[in-house]
Amino acid sequence: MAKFSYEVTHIDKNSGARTGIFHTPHGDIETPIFMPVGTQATVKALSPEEVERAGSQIILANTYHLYLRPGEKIVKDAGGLHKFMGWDKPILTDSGGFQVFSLSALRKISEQGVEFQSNIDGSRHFISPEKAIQIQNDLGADIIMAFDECSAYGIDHKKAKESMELTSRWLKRCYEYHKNEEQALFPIVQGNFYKDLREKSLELSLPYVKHGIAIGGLSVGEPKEEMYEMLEFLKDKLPKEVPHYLMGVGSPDCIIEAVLRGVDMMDCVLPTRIARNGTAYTSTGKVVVRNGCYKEDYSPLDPECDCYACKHFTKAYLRHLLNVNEILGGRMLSLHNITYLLKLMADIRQAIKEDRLLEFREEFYKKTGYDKKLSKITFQTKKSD
RNA sequence: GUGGGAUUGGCGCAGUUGGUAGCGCACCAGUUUGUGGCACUGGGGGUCAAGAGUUCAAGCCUCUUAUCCCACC
Repeated sequence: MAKFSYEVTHIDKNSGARTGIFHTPHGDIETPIFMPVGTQATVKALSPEEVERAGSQIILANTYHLYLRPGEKIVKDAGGLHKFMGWDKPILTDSGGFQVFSLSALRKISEQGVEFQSNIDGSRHFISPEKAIQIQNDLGADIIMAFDECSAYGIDHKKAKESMELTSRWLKRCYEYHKNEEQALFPIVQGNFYKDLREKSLELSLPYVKHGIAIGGLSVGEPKEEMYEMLEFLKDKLPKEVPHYLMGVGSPDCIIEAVLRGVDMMDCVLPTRIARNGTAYTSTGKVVVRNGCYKEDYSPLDPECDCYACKHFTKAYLRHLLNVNEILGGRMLSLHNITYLLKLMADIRQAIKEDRLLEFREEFYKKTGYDKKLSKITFQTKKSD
């Protein structure tokens, strides 16, 4: 009567990539899967119905943000996150560990936990591993994350080791505090860009792996090749009986490369963020819809897409909406982008089932024109003003 | 007709005691990776209403013309 279980349904004979089904209390998730991000208990600009119709099987929400507003008690009293936001498929909450990283100017880290200053009003807060789990217990997502420290790209081995070890000690505390069987706690492998540390982090995490494991600390500003290399390194070391979640990735090309390297789950703000700023992913590559060349382009954004925006609107109209800053523009591009990515994931799963993911990748690069190599992942931590 | 004010990139405007032009918006392009962002970065485009003069040098001074605005007759 396990609440969670993972079954591998197929392994691509040529690439080794796998498909699977992750059973959760709120339904099954077919992997590999992309998870749209809904930080504040909403995938920005979209209704749950739209998110579901786009093909989402699971979405993310964020502990740090919901703790600050409206507060986990409100969410709990509302009946939990699923009821609160009107989404009854699986939800994953990030622990707030990443905010420790990205809000670096406003924090103080100690063995006990992290002292933050709220980015909203400057008030001080303390989040320990126990507190992070308590908040996530109250929020009530299906999958919850260990409270970790995500270290920055470029730090030295000594610092990376200390950080990794702290994350590991925090993991133990998270694990011991967490009691709710309805929620799967995923440990997070850290270790920066040092293979020995990654291996050690994985080894220290294994005792706490029940339903899944995550890879954190990647996609933080390194060249893509470095991320791929680390995934490659970890691929056969990760426990095969649970899903592997790569945190914070990514763009369509990164997603394919990650799946080829053993990743089953991913999330990223990219599709919804760039949508709000006027960029779309399409079957022929990235399109900055705001650009002047679409002014009189009365064709759909992506003829291969069957989302509402592509069925009803032209590029000229979408460009107009974006240029005059109409809400519908960002909404439609958000809808399109997650539809595109979720369709991409479905295609990837299909390709794996037919043992042709490697060919699929080649076709993908040919059609979209993405650079296979060398592009750098951008990430900048915010400064407090 | 008289008096006053104005005329600087597409639009709206700055331009100090004269030394070869800036800003906002618009336009153009790029960026965005466990969301402090509907944000950020960069770019093109004026010879300053027209003409003449003073000066080593004029958008800034003088004169003429044109157009517009406001008063007054």
